[in-house]
Amino acid sequence: MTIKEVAEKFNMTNDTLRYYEKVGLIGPVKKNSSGIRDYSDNDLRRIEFIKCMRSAGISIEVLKMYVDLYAKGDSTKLERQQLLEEEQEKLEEKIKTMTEALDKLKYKIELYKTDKLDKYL
Amino acid sequence: MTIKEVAEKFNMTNDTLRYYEKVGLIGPVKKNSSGIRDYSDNDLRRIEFIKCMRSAGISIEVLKMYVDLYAKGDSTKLERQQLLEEEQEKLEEKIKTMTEALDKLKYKIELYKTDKLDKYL
DNA sequence: ATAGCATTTAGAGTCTAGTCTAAGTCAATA
DNA sequence: TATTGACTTAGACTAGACTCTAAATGCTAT
Repeated sequence: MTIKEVAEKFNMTNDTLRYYEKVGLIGPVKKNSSGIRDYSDNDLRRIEFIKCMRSAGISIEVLKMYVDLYAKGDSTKLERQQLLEEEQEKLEEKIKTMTEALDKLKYKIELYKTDKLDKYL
Repeated sequence: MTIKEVAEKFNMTNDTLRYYEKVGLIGPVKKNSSGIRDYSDNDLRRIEFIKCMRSAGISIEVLKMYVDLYAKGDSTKLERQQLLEEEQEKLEEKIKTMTEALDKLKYKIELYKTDKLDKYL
């Protein structure tokens, strides 16, 4: 699969795909005889995972750590699990924070709708 | 209330408070005779709102728009409501995305815990 | 009154995560 | 054969949101 196809499939840019490869999140992706990337199924699986985690706000730095641990083999299983568990906690915390903000936002909108707005922001 | 006290209260830095003021999200904050900021209750209310919305990822640009509309008075009520409703939608969407990522993360962690991990990332 | 710490300003610097540019290569098409 | 369009690289640039620095001034305690 070409970079363009992959970019379209995952709704991201070619640049981002090359960038992820440069920082070591994916690949190195195989290139054909004229130096053009040809993404494997495995590459696609990784990209999907990375994309999903990125959309949740997990940093490239953390993802890179995970990928590097994976590359080191089975001996890092526990470490990887712990890393994921930490990210799970952070993510749950973030979702909680955002849900609280959403509630306040909804309350404020209610004030607008019912014209009960006080004099503050 | 001094900048230091406010910063501590809301767990942010003095720099961030001055920055928010510079870009027009709050204030201008009243200064005492020697030029030192003295935050009012109203300032605090605003800071709390801004902080809450920022923690949900609402951009400074959008918050600035809201603040500016507020400053223009009652005639902008509908516009403000619409702005908030748009942000509500975006926020709900973001929470949904993050919840999906969280589910995948949990699933992956389950694989680690039960030692059913396949050969991929 | 002088040391030491907090505050002020303007403006420069930092970090993250891309995004863009320039210069070059390659395959297909007019 | 010449042009077009997609791809390549290294590296510069950008946006957003702070964060830090320097130089000046002010308050407080010794």
